[in-house]
Amino acid sequence: MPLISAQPSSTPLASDAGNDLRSLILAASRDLLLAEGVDGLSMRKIAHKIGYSPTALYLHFPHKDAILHAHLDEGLGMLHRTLEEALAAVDAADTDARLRALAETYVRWGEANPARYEVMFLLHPRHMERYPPEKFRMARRTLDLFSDVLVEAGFAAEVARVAGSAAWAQLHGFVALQIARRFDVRLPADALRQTVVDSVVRGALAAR
Amino acid sequence: MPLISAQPSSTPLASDAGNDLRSLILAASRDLLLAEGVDGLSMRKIAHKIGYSPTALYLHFPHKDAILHAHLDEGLGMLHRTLEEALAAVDAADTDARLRALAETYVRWGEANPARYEVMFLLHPRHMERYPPEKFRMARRTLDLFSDVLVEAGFAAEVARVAGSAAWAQLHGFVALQIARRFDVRLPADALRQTVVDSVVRGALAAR
Amino acid sequence: MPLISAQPSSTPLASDAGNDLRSLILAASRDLLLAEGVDGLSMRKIAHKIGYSPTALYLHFPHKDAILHAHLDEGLGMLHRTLEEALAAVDAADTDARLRALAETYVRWGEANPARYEVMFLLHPRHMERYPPEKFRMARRTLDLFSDVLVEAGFAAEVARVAGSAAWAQLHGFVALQIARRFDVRLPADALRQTVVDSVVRGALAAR
Amino acid sequence: MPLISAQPSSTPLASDAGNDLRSLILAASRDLLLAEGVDGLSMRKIAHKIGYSPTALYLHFPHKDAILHAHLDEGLGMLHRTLEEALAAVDAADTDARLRALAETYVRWGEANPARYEVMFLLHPRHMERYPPEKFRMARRTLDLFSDVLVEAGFAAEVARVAGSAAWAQLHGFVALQIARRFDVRLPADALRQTVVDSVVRGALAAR
DNA sequence: GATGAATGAGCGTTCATTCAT
DNA sequence: AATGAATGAACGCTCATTCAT
Repeated sequence: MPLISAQPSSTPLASDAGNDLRSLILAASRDLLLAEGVDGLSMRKIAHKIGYSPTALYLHFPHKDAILHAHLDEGLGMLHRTLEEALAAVDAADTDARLRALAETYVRWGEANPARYEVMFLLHPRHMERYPPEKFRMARRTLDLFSDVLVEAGFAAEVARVAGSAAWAQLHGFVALQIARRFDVRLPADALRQTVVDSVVRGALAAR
Repeated sequence: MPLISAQPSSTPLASDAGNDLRSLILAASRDLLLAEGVDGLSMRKIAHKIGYSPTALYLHFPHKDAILHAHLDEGLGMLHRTLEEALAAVDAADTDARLRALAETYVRWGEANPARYEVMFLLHPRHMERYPPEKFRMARRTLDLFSDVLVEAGFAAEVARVAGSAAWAQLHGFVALQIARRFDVRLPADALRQTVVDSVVRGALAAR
Repeated sequence: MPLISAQPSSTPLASDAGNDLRSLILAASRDLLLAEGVDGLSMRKIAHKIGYSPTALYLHFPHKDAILHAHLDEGLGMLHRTLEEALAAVDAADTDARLRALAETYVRWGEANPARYEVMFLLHPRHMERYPPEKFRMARRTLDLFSDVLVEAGFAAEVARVAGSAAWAQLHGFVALQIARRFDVRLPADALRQTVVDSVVRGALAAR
Repeated sequence: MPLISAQPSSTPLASDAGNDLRSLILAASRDLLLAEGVDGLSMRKIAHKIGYSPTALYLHFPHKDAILHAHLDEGLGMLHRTLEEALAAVDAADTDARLRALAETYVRWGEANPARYEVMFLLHPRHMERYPPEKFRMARRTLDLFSDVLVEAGFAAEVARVAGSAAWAQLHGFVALQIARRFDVRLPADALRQTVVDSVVRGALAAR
């Protein structure tokens, strides 16, 4: 099981590299995002947190949403690479194992990167208006990994798309509630995750 | 002028029937919630919509979040009753059918009540800080319906709790993404829902 | 020669009557307008000047431009009434005298009400976007007084409109430069005004 | 790289010919001035337009107003020369023709150079605070052309100064309203201009 | 039961300008 | 000659909330 680190300041997307303030902004906004949610994020708070004036943020991002977009880009890139690495480590012929790797890795990445996950999948569309469409298309490709595995496994394309989306949705539910701390704290998180992943894998392959 | 300032939570569905101010507030805020989302809700807008001054709202709710909480209560009540009715209509011995009824009803209710669902399950924890703990506990009981059915079906209590929560989480994922319109519009919604429900039911019972 | 007071706080347009804060806002903004021009006017400055918080202004005006519009309304009303009164005091058959009264009164009013005049005739169109169109039409009627007098004097309508607008423009030039203090301070203001008025009257009637 | 950092005010018309930075700044700011008016002019916009950093502008101008002042100088120079050329083309003995040439040329120049005209004659005094007094005096000399013609025509100096300023003011009114597009669009612009010019010439000579 | 008057905090953003390099 | 980094001040405006009446 790969260990997904929550502090990728070492080699994130290279987007943080070489530029001090930019990294500071992203780190601070990530914290704020996590602590107060998207609505709680403000240019002023970020600036205050890093000890700069609010204007300084505009030297690196044209507007507030661009900061969210940067998290999105970063998150999508990370998630995509993480999922592909997970796939690469599994026998290409073992559909069950591949799907399981995908599911488990997805969920664990979400749990380990809650702020990024929130920006990626819980953001209100209003903030996405200025997001470049070509990046948007790329974003969807990550989710296609679920369908792809099913297609490789012999599913009809149409069926695979539905089943893949369904699998994603089910996993997302777990991550979203986990991030929002909506589960009873007494529930064993590992068992819960395992149950969800099992269910998703079994459900997806049942369509065969 | 009828005096129904404190609508009992037992009949929340009728809470809008009267034209007392409290009901007006709830009705107006529900509309706003639906139209503009949680972020688009403001005391001023509510007040303006019903032709009262913003101050008037504070006669019936101590603060803004309390209005959200009222919707939460109402939504929980509605959902609980809806789920129970669905269960009542199904052969008590047919676990698969019962679970399926629960799952399908839950999902459909969420899709049909997006504003309420958002308040109930997608609200940032910050808005929940002042929510009365005893209500919070009661809220969880609705979700226990999933575990309950599994217990009836012979699952060990501990297993049922985990499996029930897992089932809920997976269904939640679908509803959340549906409400946020995150699915590719070309996907057939019915097939997607069916796939998720099937998967969840199969997954839950597999633990048997 | 009528004496046009610069402090009409007694009976302006009734718009200042009965409402304390609203009047304060208008008075303060008039001062600021005069001292710093339209660009120098800000909600914060007005608020600070009258010792209120900036938010308080929004209790009486929906937005900043509405304050400018109020000055405009007030100014247009005042000017219109002032001009009509001046006309009423002159022999209806004496075209020269009527035109002269109009011209002289216009110029003197502008000199006596520089802040209002600036808002009325020197405002950038950008601030007028939200101005009610019906008021806009009414505004033009004031300037039609010049043409009207010429029509009464027997000019063809078409000629009168051009000559009337020309007369207004010439007078406006004097007022605008006077307000902006563009004239050499050593020039005798009275003689200058007299010369302009004479020229305008003579010019307008020459078209006969 | 040519070193022409300080363009002499004697040849402002050619100030844009070189491609040194100063000229670039003036050219860009002129465009912006024309497109967005004085308020729409900002150091950042100028810098962005010419592909330099905002700081670079301060190597050639001590502050923003100095850029406006440069346009003012340039405009004054242009106008002065244009008027003198117009005078030179007219019989030196024909006062009426000389005055008419002056008036018509002035008005047409203003209409043809709205951005410059705005900077020269419609700028709020605030922007003029740092304008060198000696230039200010020189500026007035252009307007003295009106008086000069009248003096040549035999007017007493004192009378000529008043009549000259009055003539200028009236012409200015037409230009100002024309630039601000304050005239009813249905009015024939040519007839209007002609009427104003006739009136001004007749008015000025009447003082004889 | 309801309001009018008012506020303090905060928002995203733009601006002219400075200063070390 | 030119820049990159940064700032303080200001902007219009919205918000939840309070308080005296």
